[in-house]
Amino acid sequence: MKSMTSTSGKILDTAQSLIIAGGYNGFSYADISAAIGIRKASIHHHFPTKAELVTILVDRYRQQVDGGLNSLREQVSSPAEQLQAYLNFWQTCIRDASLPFCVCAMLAGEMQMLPEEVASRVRAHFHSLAGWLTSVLKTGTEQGLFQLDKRPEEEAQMLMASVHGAMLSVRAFGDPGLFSTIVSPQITRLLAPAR
Amino acid sequence: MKSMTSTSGKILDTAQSLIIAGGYNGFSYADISAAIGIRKASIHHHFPTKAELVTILVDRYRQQVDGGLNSLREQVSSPAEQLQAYLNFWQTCIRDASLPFCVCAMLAGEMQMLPEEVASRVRAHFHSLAGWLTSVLKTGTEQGLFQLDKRPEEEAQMLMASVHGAMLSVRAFGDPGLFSTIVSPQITRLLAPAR
DNA sequence: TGAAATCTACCAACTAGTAGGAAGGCTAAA
DNA sequence: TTTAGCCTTCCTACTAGTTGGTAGATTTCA
Repeated sequence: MKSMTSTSGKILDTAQSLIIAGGYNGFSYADISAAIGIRKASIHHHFPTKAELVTILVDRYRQQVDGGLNSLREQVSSPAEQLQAYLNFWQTCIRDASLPFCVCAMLAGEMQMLPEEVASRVRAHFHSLAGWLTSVLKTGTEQGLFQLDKRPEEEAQMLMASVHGAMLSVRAFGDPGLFSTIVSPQITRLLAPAR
Repeated sequence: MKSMTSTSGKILDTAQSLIIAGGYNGFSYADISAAIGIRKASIHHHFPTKAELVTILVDRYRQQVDGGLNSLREQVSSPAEQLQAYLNFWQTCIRDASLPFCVCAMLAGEMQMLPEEVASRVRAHFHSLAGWLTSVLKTGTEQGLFQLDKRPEEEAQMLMASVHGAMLSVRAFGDPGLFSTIVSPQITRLLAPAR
């Protein structure tokens, strides 16, 4: 995920891992400054205010996620495998600690204290992720791959909550293996309707 | 949940709702001071340091939760109803916004930056909640009420993640109704094994 | 009377943010 | 080809406000 070599890219990368660790109020310009060896004022040159910095950061994150999900739909034909690939992505990120938590899930917890410009983007991420999952579930059901108990929209919400809750449990217990323990049965359930 | 009239009780109540809104770094002594009309120094008289305040707050919360869960096991005979009552409790708290998020789930997100004394207690809460759910599921299975796909320990983790993820989704979408949309099917699934 | 609770008045460190200057690189005219 | 101007980046140095926390005096009340 971290590939930017430009200063603004490094600032965003650093801010992102700080947000993932402690949320919006869990980092300061001084933290970023210390992490990448640049003065605070230089960060303000690139991102005048904190709200602006996080807004752009969330925009970039959403773009990466949306891009990833869309190319997943293009490159993987089976909806079942698309879903599995999405979960494998997170499992890898959590296991190698490269992105141990969803940026927007982290920020969603602080929703009430977020600047409106950030909050609306977090909301948008939840909507588009729910949309992607819904459409994968729909297509998979049409193809006879899935058999759902509830409407695809609701099953998507259940799946999404499971993923976010699993991330939280991984943190609380300090056990990355918990992620698949929690999430895998949720797909199995969709795939094997008759037991 | 808020019943304390003593100053230290009011401090804890206020700190708790501030933590629920913005986590450990999302509140200050000044915030509490302003909320209950007392000077900052007076709060320090009751709780010398922030870490100590939150430690005691989490201890109190855990005591309330453990007490609630235990009395639920005593007063409600059927494990299925115990489980339902636990979920109803959260549904009510979320709907009337009296306790719209689990204190420990909130803090778990910031695990890495928490004072060790707080982090260990958050971890303990997750362990005891998982334990309670596990034992309810076990008893229910022995009584033929539940039919589990996985081991009770794993089903408990799945359920817990679902609850926490649902809380997050409620926040992100600003829709309290989502909680039961996400969580209810999880119990239905345990209750009605043959479909 | 004496302890607990609250107060005023501090403190050093940190917060986001600003002003203004120096250094480098790009372009365009001489 | 030089040079002037400009733009971007980064810097030092600063601000006002906030942070968690302390010292010590005053009030409240059993």
